[in-house]
Amino acid sequence: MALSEAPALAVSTVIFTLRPDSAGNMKLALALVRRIRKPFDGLWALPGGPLSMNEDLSDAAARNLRETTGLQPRYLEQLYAFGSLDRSPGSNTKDRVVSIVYWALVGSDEAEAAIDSENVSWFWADELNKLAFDHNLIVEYALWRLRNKLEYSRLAHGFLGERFTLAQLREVYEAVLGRELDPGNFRRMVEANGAVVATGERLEGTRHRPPQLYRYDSSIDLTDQGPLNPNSAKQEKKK
Amino acid sequence: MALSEAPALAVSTVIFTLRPDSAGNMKLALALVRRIRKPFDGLWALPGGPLSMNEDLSDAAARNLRETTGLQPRYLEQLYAFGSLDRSPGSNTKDRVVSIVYWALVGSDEAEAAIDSENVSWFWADELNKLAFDHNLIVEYALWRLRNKLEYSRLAHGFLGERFTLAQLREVYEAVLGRELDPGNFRRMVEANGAVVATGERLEGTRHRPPQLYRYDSSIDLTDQGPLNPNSAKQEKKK
DNA sequence: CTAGATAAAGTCAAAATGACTTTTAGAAGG
DNA sequence: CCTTCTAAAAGTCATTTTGACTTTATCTAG
Repeated sequence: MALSEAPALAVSTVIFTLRPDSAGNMKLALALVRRIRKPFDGLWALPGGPLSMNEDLSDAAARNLRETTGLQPRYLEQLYAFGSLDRSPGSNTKDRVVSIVYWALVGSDEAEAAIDSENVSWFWADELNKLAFDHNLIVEYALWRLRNKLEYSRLAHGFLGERFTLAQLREVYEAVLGRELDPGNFRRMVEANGAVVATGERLEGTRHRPPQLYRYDSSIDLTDQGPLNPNSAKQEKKK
Repeated sequence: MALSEAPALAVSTVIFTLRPDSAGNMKLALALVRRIRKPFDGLWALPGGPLSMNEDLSDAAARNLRETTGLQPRYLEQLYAFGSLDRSPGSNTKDRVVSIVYWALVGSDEAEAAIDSENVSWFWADELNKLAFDHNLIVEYALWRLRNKLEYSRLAHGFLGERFTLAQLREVYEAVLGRELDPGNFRRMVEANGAVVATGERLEGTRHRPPQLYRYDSSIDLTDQGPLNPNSAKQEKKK
């Protein structure tokens, strides 16, 4: 059938986390690797590589993630397949690569421990320079999806630990959306949504009234991908 | 580099249209082709084929559409890349195919004229039997996306002609969503949205008060794909 | 001129949203 | 033990949005 006369297939991953900036505020960051080869040598790029013959697409993305940061994804979703003819300008048509891109969330607590070397580093999502290939566009789209999905799913969990306060949850929303939210209205929204439940425990040791600790209701999906959900057996509409 | 030791790449397309059923009500339909080869021989499947070396992904999808129905898409969007190892059960790993699937809308006026032969036919979207490969899942996901997108974009335009009445527009929504909508509230919603403008003309020849003809405001995007929009130069938030 | 039909406009209560205010429960320090 | 600081948690209120429904307008057909 198709011999070598077919575009190559690669899988790349946009890896998001939240990290505190110098002022201590959580900001959205993503992991990039420095290219050490011909096209765009020296520029930063999304982690990725060719798809193995017997490897699922999402497994390949998780492998990207593990090999780049040493971490497991808290959330992993396919973003888009990029396959324009001019993705690698100046290159021969024979070198054409179609990239299936995933995006992932890793916990902000774990992210610090992850490798941060000469050639692998975290970058603030809103302060990126020119990246290799069409990776600026890819990141832009991943950011757009992240911000959109956050609003109608329990995606924020991907950045948090098992238990968290509403203030921490709100901080995630504020960092991703890039704007402040009213604490009272945020509480009302979260409680009405029902995806989060109080544990009865409190976070002690603050210099103010100790906040309630919450956790996500595990019976509710992390995000709604419709029929593609891993546990798509029972499909539930939100009342 | 990667020799023949790589999964093959194919592009398939879920082609939607609206057609009147025997009672004259518009219902959602999709185009399928009958397989005439070994895996799943005789079953119906989504139109598709291998990706050419110098063909854009969306061009390949549009070619699927043209070769299958003879039509141009009114709307075309990438759906998902399907690449599980078990997509073609019983087959050798060497035969692995990763399918990048698009979904398209074609006008209901044109759809009737399109070919409808022994091996190419329209099927009601809600009455499908077992399809080849994982195509049932793909169609389910495409339906889910269509229904979701309809609610916050001017997608319905893909089924309609240049000018249309609000009743026709509402009929599209009702057919896709599968439920009736209140005419008054629908009018209010559409007018508030602002994507549709009155032409000043009326549709005459009805046996009742002649309805206003509307058209889509062409300065507003057909749908919001964020940074991936074809005309992503100017990004506008809805007020 | 009347009947039939749908367009188009209007009404109204309930629910959701955004901007605020008030009260509560701890820590820290005199 | 009393005051202060701080954020949690609860409450208020006007505006906007939504869903269900009613009324009026305007055409064709007979």
